[in-house]
Amino acid sequence: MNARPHRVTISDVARAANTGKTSVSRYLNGEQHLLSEDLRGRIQRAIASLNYHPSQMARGLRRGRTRLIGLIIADITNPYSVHILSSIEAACREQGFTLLVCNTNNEVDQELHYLDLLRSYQVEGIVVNAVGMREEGLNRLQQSALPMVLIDRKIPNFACDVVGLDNLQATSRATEHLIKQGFEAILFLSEPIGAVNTRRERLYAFRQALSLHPTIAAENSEIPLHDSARLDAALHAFHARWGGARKAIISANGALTLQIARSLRRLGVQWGSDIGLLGFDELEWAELAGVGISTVKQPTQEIGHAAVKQVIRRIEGSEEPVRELKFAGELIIRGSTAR
Amino acid sequence: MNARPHRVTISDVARAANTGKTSVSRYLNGEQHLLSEDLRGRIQRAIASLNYHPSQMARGLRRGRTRLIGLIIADITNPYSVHILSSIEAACREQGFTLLVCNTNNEVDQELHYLDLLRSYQVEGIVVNAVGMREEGLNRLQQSALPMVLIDRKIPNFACDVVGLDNLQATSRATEHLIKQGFEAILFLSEPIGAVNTRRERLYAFRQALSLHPTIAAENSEIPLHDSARLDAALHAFHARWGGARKAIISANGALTLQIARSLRRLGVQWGSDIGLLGFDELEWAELAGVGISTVKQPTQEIGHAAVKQVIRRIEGSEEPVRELKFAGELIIRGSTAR
DNA sequence: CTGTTAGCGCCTTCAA
DNA sequence: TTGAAGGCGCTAACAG
Repeated sequence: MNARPHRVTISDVARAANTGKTSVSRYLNGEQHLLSEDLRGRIQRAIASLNYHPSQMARGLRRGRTRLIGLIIADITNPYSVHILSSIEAACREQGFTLLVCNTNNEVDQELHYLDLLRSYQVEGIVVNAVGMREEGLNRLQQSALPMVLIDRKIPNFACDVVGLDNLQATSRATEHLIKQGFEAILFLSEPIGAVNTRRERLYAFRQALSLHPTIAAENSEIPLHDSARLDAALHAFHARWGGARKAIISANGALTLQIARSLRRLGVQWGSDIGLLGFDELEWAELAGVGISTVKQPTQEIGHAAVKQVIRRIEGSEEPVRELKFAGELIIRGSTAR
Repeated sequence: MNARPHRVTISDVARAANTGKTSVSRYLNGEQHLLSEDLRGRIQRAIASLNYHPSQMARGLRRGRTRLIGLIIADITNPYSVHILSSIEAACREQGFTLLVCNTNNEVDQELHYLDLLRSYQVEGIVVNAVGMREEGLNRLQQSALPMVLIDRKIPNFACDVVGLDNLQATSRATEHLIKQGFEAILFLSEPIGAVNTRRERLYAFRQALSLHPTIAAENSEIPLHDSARLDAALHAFHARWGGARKAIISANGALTLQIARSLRRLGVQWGSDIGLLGFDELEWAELAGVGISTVKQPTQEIGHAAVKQVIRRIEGSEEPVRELKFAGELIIRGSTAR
C-alpha cells in the first residue's frame, strides 16, 4: 500500500473497457439504455475489476449537486436530538443523500463556523434541530439562504418550513390526564421561555386547558437548565405551598425532567406518592425511576423523515408556501401520575 | 434570491481585487507573507465584500485532501456512542477536519454502503466505533485500506490502531469493589462473547480477579441484548440459586444494564437490597434508578480525542507500529453495591 | 449508439 | 512579489 496508488479514475475504466469516458459516465448515470449490450458489459467488467468508485468531489464540482445535506444540532447530548439525528440519517440515506452532522454544542461561534463549512462543502440543504439553541445562533441561520427546514424550534420573524410536535394537542392531552387524575395544583416548569415558540406554545396550551377548570391551581416557573439551586427552591416552595393538596409538575422537556427528578431526590420528595410528575419527551429510563415517570413521547421517526422530505422538496426547487408540519404526541402513563 | 446567483469564485475575488487568482489562492493558504501589504489588503476587502467562501469540493479535487474524516457508528442509540460521537466531533473541529457521520444501525448492508460512500467523498481517514457491530461488518472494514482507528472494539486478525478503555484495570477495580462489599456470588453478564475482545477481556479480568478469592462464586452468562425472556430466566435462576447469600451482577455495557434493570423490575428483585448491581458505562439516570446503580465511567472525552489524534497521525503518513491506547475507567459507587 | 471537447473552482509549477 | 497556464475527475454539450 503505497502513499498514492493512483486512485482509479473514470479514464482508467474507459481505457480498460476500451472506450471513452463519456460512455462510462453514461453507464454510471443510469443512461445505460443508450449503450449497446456489448459495451455495457465491458464497462461493467472494467469497473468491477478495477474496483472503481466515482469521485463525489469531482461530480459535485461539475454538476453543482453534492447530494449532501447538513444537519445542525444544538445539543447532541439531548436524547431527543439523538433520536432525531438517527431518523434523519436514515431518511437521508433512503433518499440518496449523505448527512454532514454538525454539533454546535450550543455555542454560537461553532454555529457560525459550521454554517460557513456547510456552505463551503456546498451542501444542498440544511436541517436545523435548534433545541437548546440560543437566539443569537438562530438569527445567523436566516442569512444562510439555503434550502432549510427547522425542527421543533422556529426562528422569530423568519419564514421557514418547520416540522415538530403538535404542542397544542400534546399539552392538552397531558394536562387533561393530570386533571382526570385529580390533581388540584399543577406547576408547569420550563427553561426561560424567551421567544422560544415551543415553550411558549406548551405553556399557552397548559393555561388554556386549565382555564376550563378554575378550581385547579395553575402555576408556572422558568428555571435555567443547570441552576439546581433555583430548581430546588422552586420545587420546595411549590411542594410546601400546597401541603396537603394533590399537586403535580409538568416538565417542558426531557433534559429538564432529568434535573427535576434529581432535585426531587435531593428534597426527599417522592414522585407518584408526594407529587405528580409528567414530562415532555420519552426517556429510556422513565420506567425505572422510582414508580416510573409519565411522559409525552414525540414521534421522532416521523418528524425526522418529514424534515428530510421537506428539505429535499425545497432542494428540488419547490416554491410552495412555507409549511408547518405538526405531529401528534403519545401520552405514556406511568406511576408518577397515578392516583 | 434566484436559483443560481453564480456562486462567487476565486476568479471573482481576483477580479474585484484587481489581481490574479494565484495571489488570492496564496492569501487563502497562509502564504500571506509573500504578498505586499497593499495587495493583501485589497484581497481581504474583496473577500469580505463578496462574502467569498472557497469551495472545499474544488480544493479537495485539486489537492486530494478533503479534510474530511468519516465516523462509522454501529448503534447511535447507545449512549456510549453518543458521547464518543460528541467528543470526536469536537476533536475534529479543533484539528480543522470535518466529520461525516454514518450510523449503520448495526446492519451490514448499510455499512457497506457507507464504506463506499466515504471512499467516494474521499475522506482522508475513518474512525470506527464498532460497539454493537457484527463480525461480518468488521471484516468489511479491513479492505478499506484507509487510515483508520478503531474505538473500543478490535477486529480479529487485523492490525489497526485501537483506542479504548483499559478493560483489565477497570474490571479489576469493579470486581474488587464488589469483593470488598462482601458479595459472595457474582454473575458477569454480557452479550454473546464471540470474538469481541472487550467482552472477552472484561470477562477474563473478572475471572482473574476472583481467582484470588476462591470462596467467592464466579459465574457468567451470555444473553442477546433484546432477549428479555432469557435474561429474566438467567437472573431468576441466579437469584434463586444463591437464595440467602449476598450476590451481585456485573453488566458488561450500558445498554445491557438498562435491560437488566428492567428485568429485575419485572422479577420484583430490588438492586441494592436483594442483589448487587454494577454496570460498565455511566448512565445519566444511574442515580435515579431505585437506590442508584454503580457504574464504571469511561473517559469518553479522552478516548474520542485520542482517536482523532491518532487517525490524523496516520493521515499525515505516520508509519509507526500499530498502537493500542488504553484509558482508565472511573468507578462510581452508588446504592446498588452498598452493604 | 459513441467519442471529443470544454470547463466546474482551485492549487501549483513555472516563468516574469 | 506577482501572474498565466495546466489539470484534478467528472459531466454535458456537441458532433459524428
